[in-house]
Amino acid sequence: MSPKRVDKESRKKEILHAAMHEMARKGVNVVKIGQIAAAAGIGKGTIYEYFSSKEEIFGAAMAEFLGKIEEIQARKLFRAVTPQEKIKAVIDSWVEATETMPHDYMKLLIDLWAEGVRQSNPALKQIFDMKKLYYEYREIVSAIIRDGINAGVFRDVDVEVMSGIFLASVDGLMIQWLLDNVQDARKQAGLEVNLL
Amino acid sequence: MSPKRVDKESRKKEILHAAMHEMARKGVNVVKIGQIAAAAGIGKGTIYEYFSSKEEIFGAAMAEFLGKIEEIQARKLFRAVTPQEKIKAVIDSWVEATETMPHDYMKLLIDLWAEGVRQSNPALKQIFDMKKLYYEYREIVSAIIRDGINAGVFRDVDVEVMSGIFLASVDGLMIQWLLDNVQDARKQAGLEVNLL
Amino acid sequence: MSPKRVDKESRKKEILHAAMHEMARKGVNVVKIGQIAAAAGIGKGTIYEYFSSKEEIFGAAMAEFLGKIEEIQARKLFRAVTPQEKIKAVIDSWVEATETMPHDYMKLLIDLWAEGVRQSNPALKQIFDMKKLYYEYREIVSAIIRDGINAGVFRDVDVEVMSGIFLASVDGLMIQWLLDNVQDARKQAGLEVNLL
Amino acid sequence: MSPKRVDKESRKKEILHAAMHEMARKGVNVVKIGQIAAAAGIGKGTIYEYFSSKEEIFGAAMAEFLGKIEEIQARKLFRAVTPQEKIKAVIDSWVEATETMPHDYMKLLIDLWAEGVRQSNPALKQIFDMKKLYYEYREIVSAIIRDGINAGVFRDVDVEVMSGIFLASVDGLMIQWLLDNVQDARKQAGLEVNLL
DNA sequence: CATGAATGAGTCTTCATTCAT
DNA sequence: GATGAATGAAGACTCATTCAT
Repeated sequence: MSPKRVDKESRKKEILHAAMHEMARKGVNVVKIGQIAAAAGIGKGTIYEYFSSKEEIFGAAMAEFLGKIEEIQARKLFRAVTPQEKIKAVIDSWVEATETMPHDYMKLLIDLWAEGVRQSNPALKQIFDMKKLYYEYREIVSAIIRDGINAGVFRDVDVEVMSGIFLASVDGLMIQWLLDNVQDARKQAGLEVNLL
Repeated sequence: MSPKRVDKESRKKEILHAAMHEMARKGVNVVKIGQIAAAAGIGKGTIYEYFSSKEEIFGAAMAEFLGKIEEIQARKLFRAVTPQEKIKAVIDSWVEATETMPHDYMKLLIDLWAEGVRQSNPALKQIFDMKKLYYEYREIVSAIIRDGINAGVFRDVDVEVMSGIFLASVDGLMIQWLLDNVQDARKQAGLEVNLL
Repeated sequence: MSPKRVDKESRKKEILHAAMHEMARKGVNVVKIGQIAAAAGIGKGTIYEYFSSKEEIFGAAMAEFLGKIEEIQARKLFRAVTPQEKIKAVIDSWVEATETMPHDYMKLLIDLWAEGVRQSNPALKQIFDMKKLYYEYREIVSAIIRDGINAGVFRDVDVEVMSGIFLASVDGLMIQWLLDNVQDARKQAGLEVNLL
Repeated sequence: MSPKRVDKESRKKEILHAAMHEMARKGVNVVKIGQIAAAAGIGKGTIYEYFSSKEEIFGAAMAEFLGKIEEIQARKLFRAVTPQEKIKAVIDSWVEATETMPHDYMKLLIDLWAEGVRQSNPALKQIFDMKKLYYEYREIVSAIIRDGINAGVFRDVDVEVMSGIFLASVDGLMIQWLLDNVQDARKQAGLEVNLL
């Protein structure tokens, strides 16, 4: 009656995490299905019981990664009240991401950018549009900054441009952190708030 | 005096530029040797008269790209005198890079970061070390900021951290620009200086 | 008396018929075990409780198919007395086969011929030898024709050759009928008798 | 200046013939690309310099086979004048095909029928439609028979049905010949004409 | 020098078969 | 008995690299 062993859904997650780990380490375009299978401790063919193609795994991995980031983001922002707290929340989300997520996962950011810039994977375009994602992200930050300026707690700068720069510095620090993770993320985060 | 038509060296440069163009457009691990040859208007086999492997082309392309950036950088910095002018020069170098270099070339930044983060190419490690490169870059900027603070023209911030953030914002803006090149680079550059 | 629900033997037949249906539709070397299982309404693994391999299923399916044809043949011939009736019986057997057997089943003829011509399946060679089968079949028809000629009801032709041609026309009409089943089998069957 | 060795077109033909040979021997659905390459005396990858997929090879092989048959047919029919000669020409075409074509090639008939009956290969449907092919073929024979009847040299039979039977016997004899090539094709051919 | 035809190692993917439940 | 999750051998196809011309 119960010829199964593991729950299909949890096994799929296991594979996905193994995939994310390997993709992050080697790069999305470099990782081999066999490596993902090995990392997941299963046979090569088993992968295809859960995903129909390498491309699908990539899409799922990226979606999962983005989801995790957004989840942290949402949680942090939920608790924030003042503009300063909200800006701090945005930064802290990334600090938490680097600190709580398996370290390698953050390297997926690089592939996310690569995908966004080249859009080589038509299937991924369906799932998420980096350009749009960044646009929305800037909108969120712009709103916070605008509130801050109106409340007189932030300097009176060009909101649109400033939100871009603010997010840019976050991304850029991620690059530096990925290249050399000795950077003191918390310290920089603290200073970043002062930009405003 | 002129042995054939083009000399070895200039032909090599032609191939290199074709390679940079194709690598930038498709991505380093996606581009095929045949595509580079086609873009260079030569036969596939001819590539191997000038480069010994795909890996070597990548290394050469990255070196050439970095060289171009550094060349612009050096030229701009050479003319700058005051700390403000120097900081402006750093930013302007990137603005000029995006404006004068064949647009696609800038996408190589993504592969440069990917290579730095994953160091999958052992040969590239010999040629340049992204971690070290960023370290040196931060040193340069740190020195400028330090001068500016001592001269009383910049705010008194943690120099090490600030230089990181400054460079981060430059990189991050490049990402946004690559994703959606409607960003007004000059305008943002102007604001960025005010961070200090 | 009834151990479970269906006894082993009838379940095996069910699987066999599902296999014949799928093999006929898709072709013996194209059909997948999973498709047979699905068509039989059972699990993939269950197939192996009744057959030891795909090859064995093929053999059993072919044997079953041939058996059905021969059964019709035998029944028809049993009732026939005169040479004309007997020749008619041979033809009518095929007409009945096309009309009473699940239509797709007749497509197995193609695979039967393919198997006979190529003998790619060593196991099938044991079960039946197409070459020998046709030889025996021609013998039967030859005997009928010979009787007919002796009885003065058939034209005086080369018996061996004529039986080959007679059976050939039956097979050939099956091909046409399989390609485009609008052929009026009964009508042609009537004419065919006149060949003799 | 001339970096090639063999003429592209003739090499393609070589591969095609090797493919036809192997496909005929093992069956279209069974033959492996590696076997075709081995039979052609070239590397596996080379196949793909001339054909873009296995499917394409199949299509080309079938087209080539059909072309050869039709060529013989056309040549024979061209010389025939009277209805008797024409009918003889149709039969002789097949006799010549079995005698002059590499023996195995004729086995492709089986796959042609299989393809026609199942139409599993959508690409092949574009190239040739067996149903239509047979329809046209019957039309040709019907016209000959009709002429023969009008000329009083053939028996007055149902033309449509008779042409079907006539072609059927040709196909059927091919099957017998493929199963056991000791059949005396010429002898049977002679008798077949007498059917009319 | 330049070439592109030839190649096979390496990849993704399929699927018959096994076996733990 | 029945099942379907797991598997790896096998196959189509790609592509960096070689080399005869």
